[in-house]
Amino acid sequence: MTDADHTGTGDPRRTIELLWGVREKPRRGPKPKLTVEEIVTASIELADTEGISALSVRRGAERLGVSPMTIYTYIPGRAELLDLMIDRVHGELTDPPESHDWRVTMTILAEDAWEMYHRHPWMLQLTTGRLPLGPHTFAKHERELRAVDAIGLTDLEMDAVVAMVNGFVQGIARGSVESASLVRRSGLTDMEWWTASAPVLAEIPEADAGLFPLAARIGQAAGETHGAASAPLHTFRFGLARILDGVEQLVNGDSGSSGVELPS
Amino acid sequence: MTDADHTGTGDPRRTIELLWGVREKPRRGPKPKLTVEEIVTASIELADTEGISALSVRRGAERLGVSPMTIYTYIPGRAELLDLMIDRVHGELTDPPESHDWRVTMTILAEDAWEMYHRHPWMLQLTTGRLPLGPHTFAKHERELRAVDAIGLTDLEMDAVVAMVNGFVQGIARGSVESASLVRRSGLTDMEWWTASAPVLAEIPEADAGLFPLAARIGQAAGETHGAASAPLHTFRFGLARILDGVEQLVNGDSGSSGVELPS
DNA sequence: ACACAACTCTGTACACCGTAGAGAGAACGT
DNA sequence: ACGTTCTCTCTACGGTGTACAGAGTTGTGT
Repeated sequence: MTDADHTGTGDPRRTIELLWGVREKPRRGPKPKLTVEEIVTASIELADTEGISALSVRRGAERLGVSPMTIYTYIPGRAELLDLMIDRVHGELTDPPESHDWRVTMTILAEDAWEMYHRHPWMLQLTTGRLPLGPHTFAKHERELRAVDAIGLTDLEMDAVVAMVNGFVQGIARGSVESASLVRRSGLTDMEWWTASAPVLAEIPEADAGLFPLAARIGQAAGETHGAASAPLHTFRFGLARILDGVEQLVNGDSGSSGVELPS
Repeated sequence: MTDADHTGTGDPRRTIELLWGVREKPRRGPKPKLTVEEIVTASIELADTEGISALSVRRGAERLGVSPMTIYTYIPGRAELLDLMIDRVHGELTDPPESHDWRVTMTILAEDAWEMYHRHPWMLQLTTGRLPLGPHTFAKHERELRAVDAIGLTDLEMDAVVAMVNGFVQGIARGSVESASLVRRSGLTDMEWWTASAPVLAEIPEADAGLFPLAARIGQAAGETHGAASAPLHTFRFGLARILDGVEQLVNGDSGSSGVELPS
């Protein structure tokens, strides 16, 4: 039981009730010490500061001052807890200001998501696959569709554009977040790690730099400009602009040689 | 110790020597039962069939018919093993046929990577952050840069285009792979899962479908067309074509309103 | 021929994980 | 007052990566 098994496991009814905050009024027993909200809050804090792998039921319970098994009084299991965390964090995202320019709206949404993933890196490990059917997750999707509504795309194109931008943001954010986390964990910046590794590589006769001339040239250029082996924020903004350029072509109906067909 | 802590841990010299297959000729002791290659092969098979979380040192050793600690004779630890697995799999990728059209080359490379991620889903959990400094990983990077060499981009633009496409492919592939894996694990297709969940949602008064009109409409349209809640392959090909359109504009120097500036 | 160094392999141990199951204690309806 | 229902806790199981100590095997130097 590691990460990655969250939504799609467990009783859907119970999960959905938890996501939408439906209480079925228990009256009899002793007063609960905790609420589901407190558990979710504590779990998010733990995941933010120490990573998703440090978020164990035991650690969460310890932080809340109860024994591990107490958590299971409130939540069926770890999978449901992760769903609740995801939906809670999606609630941090808000509607962008009105704009007549869909590119501006899309850019703001993408930048908001980018920042959200950096506040909560563990989201990138959980938001693949089926998303929880919670209110804030629905709202996020609706908001994204609204940004490309009535700009001249078909329903299917709207769907594809939103999915494509989300996939892109997640793909690049993952690299960014992982790189930052490695710096924290290893105490070495990308640059320091590279300058520590390069001499070792140079000792290996098979690893002749002449074999990879472009990688050497471009790596050098990128390193000098960005002061790092990779510049995720730059890649993110550059790539997003390219993607929106491509979407704009589609909207304008002059999408170029988009029909590259493969032999397969 | 879960996943995600691979490269950047451990002694770089030993790791690099393993990656490049440098043997320093030990002669004295008993003949080794195993080779590093065998361990990597068995580990990849295990990760392919049962997922990266099932790939434990114990399971790998069991499959090879040795005791768990024997593995540590060949490899310093799990982190190094993961690096070796990554580089090995990168070696499955080959040079595309020569083409005068960089779009064709880029598309082939992206499709190859797409398929590779589907053969080895665990790669998506490991290839964020620092990549191993192995021969096949270098070759992959060089190949990608060659695809956009001398088409009219600056060094920095080449770097950004390659990073952007890689991030995009990984982002979409992750959703695709995770969705397929959920179908296998839960025994429910996305469609079945949704039709099981929808009635439960309908019972929650707060979850009024009228609150999310676009999501409802587009979800319906996508479902009818693709027969599924999401169509990752379609998103991948559609998105890649948009991205390449955007890059082509950049090459042609008529990149549109790429300069969206944010208040931040 | 023989001792020894170098090497492979293994058993045990530790501190973690998610959670099943049983049961103790508290608060309410009757 | 009593029984029901609920919260909370304890113990236990099978899993993880790997540190450490030691047993067994082989090639080398004398």
